[in-house]
Amino acid sequence: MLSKKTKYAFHALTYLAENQDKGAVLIQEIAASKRISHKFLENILLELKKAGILGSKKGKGGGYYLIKKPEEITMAKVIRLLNGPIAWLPCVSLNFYEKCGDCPDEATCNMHLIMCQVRDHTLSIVENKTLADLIGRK
Amino acid sequence: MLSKKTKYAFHALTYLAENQDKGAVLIQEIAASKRISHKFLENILLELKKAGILGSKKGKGGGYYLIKKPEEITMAKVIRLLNGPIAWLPCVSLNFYEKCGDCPDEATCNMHLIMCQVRDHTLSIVENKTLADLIGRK
DNA sequence: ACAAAACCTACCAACTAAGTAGGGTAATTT
DNA sequence: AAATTACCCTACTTAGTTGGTAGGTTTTGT
Repeated sequence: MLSKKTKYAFHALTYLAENQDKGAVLIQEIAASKRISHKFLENILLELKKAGILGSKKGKGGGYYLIKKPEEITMAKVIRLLNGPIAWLPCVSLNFYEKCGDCPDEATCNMHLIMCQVRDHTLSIVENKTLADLIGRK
Repeated sequence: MLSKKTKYAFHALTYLAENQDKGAVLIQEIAASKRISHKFLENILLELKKAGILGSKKGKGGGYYLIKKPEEITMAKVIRLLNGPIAWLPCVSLNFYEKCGDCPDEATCNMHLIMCQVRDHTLSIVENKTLADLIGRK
């Protein structure tokens, strides 16, 4: 299941996408609009900034804003950043790969093969859906 | 990600499927073979029993055994039982549904629609893959 | 009766989630 | 210079989950 952090990130991103014309938007404005704890949202926005999705500006008139087009921000990227691996097993993860101690050989492990299928099916969606699809005007 | 509990369940089930001719198998035998803590495995097998997947017999010569054919035990069933919801959001879950407070209308929520797609793609695999596929002789 | 085995209850340590609270620093505008 | 705002940090809470461990009870075959 997606964590609240991840959900909040999507909420914040959609808000920013829908208000791109405004320029920088205050943390407080997003928090109030989406009813998210200000301090918690602060961390989330910071993570999104460090990941190169958001930009920020300090001082009066400051705030956060998208530095990418909504069509360029995939759901996969946001989920990996805030939620962690998309795959169901570490030995099947593309971005968080870890050798699995359970089977001696990944190439012949049925579980591994099936989990790869699940991963690929999931990725085929979330790698191709973007913020633009979430705000519904692509 | 799948929990260890879930992985252990699959390990135990494949062991039981591969040794169906033996009749009842001791917890200890499975635990030793798959290198799982005896007591932890005990809980898992009990859950599988309560779910109607395994049967058990007490006393000497007792142990656990499959009461369904491997082809009848879907991965989805095992995952839901030990791991929880397969869907990424409660409002998209078939077996653990909960109304989501985030959007006013599920029918028009883009997030909801996309997460439904992810769920359906995932289910199309794990509802159709069974224990028989895991032991690799279907 | 005895031993073997599942069954059941309880507990525990470590970790994570989802915050809350508070403060201080740095950059920017007015 | 003052106000505003993001940035960064520590610490705490509350609740739940994970991955166990310990020990006693019940059933059953011999």
